[in-house]
Amino acid sequence: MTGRQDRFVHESRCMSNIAYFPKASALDQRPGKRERTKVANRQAILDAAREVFGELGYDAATVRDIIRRAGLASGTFYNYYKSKEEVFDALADDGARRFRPLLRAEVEKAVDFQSFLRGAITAYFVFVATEQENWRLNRPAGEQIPHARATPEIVAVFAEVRDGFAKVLALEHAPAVDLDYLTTACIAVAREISDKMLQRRPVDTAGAADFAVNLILGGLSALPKL
Amino acid sequence: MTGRQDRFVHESRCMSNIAYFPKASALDQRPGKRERTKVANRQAILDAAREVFGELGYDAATVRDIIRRAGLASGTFYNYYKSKEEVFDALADDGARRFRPLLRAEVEKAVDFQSFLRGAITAYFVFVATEQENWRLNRPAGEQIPHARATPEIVAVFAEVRDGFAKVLALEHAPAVDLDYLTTACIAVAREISDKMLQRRPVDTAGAADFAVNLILGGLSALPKL
DNA sequence: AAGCGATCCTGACGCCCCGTCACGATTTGA
DNA sequence: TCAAATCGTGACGGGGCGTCAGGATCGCTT
Repeated sequence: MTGRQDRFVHESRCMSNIAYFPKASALDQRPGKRERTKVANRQAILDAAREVFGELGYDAATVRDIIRRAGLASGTFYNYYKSKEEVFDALADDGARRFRPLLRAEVEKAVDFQSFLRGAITAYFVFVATEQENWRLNRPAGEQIPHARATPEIVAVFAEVRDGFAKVLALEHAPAVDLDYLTTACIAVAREISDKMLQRRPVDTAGAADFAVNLILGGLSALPKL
Repeated sequence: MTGRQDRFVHESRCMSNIAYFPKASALDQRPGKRERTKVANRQAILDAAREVFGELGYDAATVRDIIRRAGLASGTFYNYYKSKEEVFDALADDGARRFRPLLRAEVEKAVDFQSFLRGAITAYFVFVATEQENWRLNRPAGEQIPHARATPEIVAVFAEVRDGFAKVLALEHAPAVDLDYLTTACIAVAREISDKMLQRRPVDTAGAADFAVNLILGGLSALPKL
């Protein structure tokens, strides 16, 4: 069989726009079918990729595993992404996009370094723990998940953290420090500690956050005592 | 052409064992030719892999690129390693193996947390900078180099760091802290800061080490002022 | 409504890389 | 010197990759 069979997935978008276009039927299709299938397909591929990466592991997964799971033909994949790597990046980008508002909120309400750091780290740890739960990533023991590349949203998160630091340090009239190193170090600590945190049972976001925050704030001597 | 052509590489091992076996000729071949070609081939593949990874980048490199560069037939590769990934691991393992004595020296001469941390971090940063220089890894801008897996030597390094911390903390009668988190965080900081350090010109190992050490020792307030 | 151009989904195809294996050259030990 | 063990060799089958011509569907114009 060939040609288009309308096997695109779901139609999950909000119904709220019915209100804005009262003349349209209940199955209103505002942006035109073409546009909608495009969005749906792109999303279907992303969802399929999440599942496949979770089940097979990143390395073992093939483009065809993903596209088959999405219920599309192999050629269609390349209308949306150039490679498995690009899908992975899109997934990471998506995560960063969803995390960014939380981070931005922390930046905005930040009044000093300590509160900002604690807020941001806690937000991140909770976010990561939730993500992990939602689509349970059962990495097959020792599975190599590539380091997230510098996608636009990830770069934006990095910049947001940096800006947050700049803001609170200015508020406190703190002496200038190497902001780049500081941002790098804090993100490194957050990433690795959150990784370890997820491997422990039960997952203790508060404890991990305490550790990370205190280390960065006061160094070794400020660490939580056991 | 088929069969063995004795195209194995060099013959670099030390001449010192001539002394131990006076009856042998100058071109003494102690452990038997078979054993020697085996060692030479394994090393040739490793060296070729370093070059190829450096030139093509890890992702683009193929097993055949490596084995061709080593001057061997494709099938021979699989007598030594199972895959490109395994070669990479061997390379990482080799790095860890060469770094470990330096680290152990720091552990042994350590008398307090501060001196140990400073010694270990400095040793690591210098080591990394030297490696980078020697076989210049010109990662093609944004090239993804996979995170090193937990090879035996890498695990050993991790353990060594942990032991070092345990030792100096005990010497100082310091209150117990979460050693696992502490080790993880310190290694994370060292890794990421050293990465950033290598991207800056000129490469300033001392400055980077100062930053990392002070952050971990005293937190934000102890950071070097600019 | 009917036709037409644009869009894009489809699956087959050729390419390249992978890992294996039968073969034979070489080494080892007897 | 010879037989057995070792292991380098390159051809081969398998499979994933990315492309592309063909055709179905959409959206717009008349």
